[in-house]
Amino acid sequence: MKLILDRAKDQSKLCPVRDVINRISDKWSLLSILALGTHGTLRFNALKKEIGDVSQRMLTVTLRNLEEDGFVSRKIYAEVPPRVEYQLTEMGQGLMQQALQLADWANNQLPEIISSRKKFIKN
Amino acid sequence: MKLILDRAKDQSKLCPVRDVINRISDKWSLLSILALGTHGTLRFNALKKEIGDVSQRMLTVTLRNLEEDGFVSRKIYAEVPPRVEYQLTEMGQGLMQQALQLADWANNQLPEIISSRKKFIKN
DNA sequence: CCGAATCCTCGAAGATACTG
DNA sequence: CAGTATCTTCGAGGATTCGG
Repeated sequence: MKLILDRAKDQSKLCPVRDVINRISDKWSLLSILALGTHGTLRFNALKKEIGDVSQRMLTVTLRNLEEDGFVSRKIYAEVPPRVEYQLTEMGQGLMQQALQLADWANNQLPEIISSRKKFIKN
Repeated sequence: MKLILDRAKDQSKLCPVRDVINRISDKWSLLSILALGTHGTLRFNALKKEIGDVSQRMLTVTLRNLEEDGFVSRKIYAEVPPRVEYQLTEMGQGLMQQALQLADWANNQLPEIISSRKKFIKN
């Protein structure tokens, strides 16, 4: 645990926790992971449609990041028009499980969080 | 799980998962939580020193957010000079446990993530 | 000692247009 | 269909100053 604190403090060093948190905390990664986890395999535009309001550029960026870290696999079929299929890797499914655990906890705490916010008076 | 996806998609609605992720994914919240979890109780400047390179403003902002959601408690002593002590609430300790679980998983995946990054060739 | 107020920087995210 | 290339926007985070 001290390890985590130290790693996170010196941001020049490698910090797997921070890496993983960064990966799921950007705007579209978690949604992409959940969509792929639900559907198994999705083509680019199907995934885009599933998420809804993501721009083409941001979905591409998001998927490249997830692919680079090994959470998502990308298969290109040499066809015309091109077909590219995305799916979660085994590690990607593990990441989704972690996120779901966190989600479960968060949902359980929701009433207390709401309550705390109401009590809190700004200024 | 569908719930999570739907909640996250419509960003106008309440999404506890996103809330919690946002809370731990900003630059200083997790470090603050870990520092408080380690030391139990810390005064403002002690916490600042513990974290290291956080600005006064950002530590204040971070702590207010954590306090608002009920993860951190803040006790003000009517002294001169003023003394303010921070510590994790019970829910805050729960949040730290969640983060530590995620950290544990992340550390286990580290070799595979590193490996995947090396294989990935940009352009 | 513990902040609040103000101003500024910089990178994530979006809009738009183009391409193999 | 599945991207890339540019340009722009917007807000988190930082520097600095002032106050109880």
